[in-house]
Amino acid sequence: MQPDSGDLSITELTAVIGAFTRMNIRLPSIQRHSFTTLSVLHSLAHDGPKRLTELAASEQVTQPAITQIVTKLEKEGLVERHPDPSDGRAVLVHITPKGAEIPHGRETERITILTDLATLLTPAERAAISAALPALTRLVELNTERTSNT
Amino acid sequence: MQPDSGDLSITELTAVIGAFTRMNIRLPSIQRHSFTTLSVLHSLAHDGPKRLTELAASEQVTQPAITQIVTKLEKEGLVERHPDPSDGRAVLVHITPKGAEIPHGRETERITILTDLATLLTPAERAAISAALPALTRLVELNTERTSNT
DNA sequence: TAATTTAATTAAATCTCTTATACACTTCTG
DNA sequence: CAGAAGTGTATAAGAGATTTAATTAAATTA
Repeated sequence: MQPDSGDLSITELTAVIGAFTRMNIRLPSIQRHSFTTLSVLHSLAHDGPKRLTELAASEQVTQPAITQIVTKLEKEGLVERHPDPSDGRAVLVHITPKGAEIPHGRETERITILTDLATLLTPAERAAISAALPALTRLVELNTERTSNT
Repeated sequence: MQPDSGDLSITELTAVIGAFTRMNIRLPSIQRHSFTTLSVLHSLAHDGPKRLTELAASEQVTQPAITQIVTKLEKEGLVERHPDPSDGRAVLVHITPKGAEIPHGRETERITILTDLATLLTPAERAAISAALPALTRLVELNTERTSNT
């Protein structure tokens, strides 16, 4: 009943990750954009310009959905379409400074909340989390590889 | 530029939690239900029966949205409406065994993925995550209190 | 008891995303 | 190098989820 890998309780880790998801997902910031739209802005800010098909793949929605999202974001001045010099059919979506403010602002918001919560932990608890961060980061990276290699 | 609480890098922790959210959010399981619907089932399975207004508050959607979700879930036999003995206006939403299978199945799916990923970590990395789990769990609990006390 | 508040529902409108289709450009093949 | 096939994007129509506004019923309060 306890699928464990060595001494690590995967069940417990799954529960924590699930709780983090529910904790993060409904942080609105006066939610003017859908989850997918916010994720597109995050991807562009994090990874740089991308084609529409790349965005569709990484966000796991259909290509027409990305076209619509980008059209809407373009009207709001948050992204720009540029021709891809290496392919006349393709479009490269660039985030604008105004667009980059949105994921940045959301991150700031989350940092504020977590900073407050962290003060309620004991020094030992903070140290334990700190010591686990590199491993957690690698877990996330491994998952990214898993997803893209499918 | 690095908001730290003691020796814990909140910036890094925020990034990890954000990555976990994006990693978790698109796990479909042949997505027959919306994110909110799945979250309602999770809440009912985890916390027990709830009123519609409670669900609306915890899921951060409007009351009519919950009414529709519960109506749909009721038709599928995943939840049941029962009168609240203490208030004739209210309805208590109970999850059925069939309904409880859904969040349970999703958890199993996530456990499988994480189990695979964990085998790719070094024993030291697994030990570090293991040592941090109680602290991470408490962080989640502190956040739950924060949310409900607003 | 009348007025007000609270819980849930219903209806209409909106937003987001999907499928199906079309079009333009690129690459492959003979 | 011409025609066929493939790839990248856009448009249109429609389904699903969620919102606002309005309605009903029960509880609380004055």
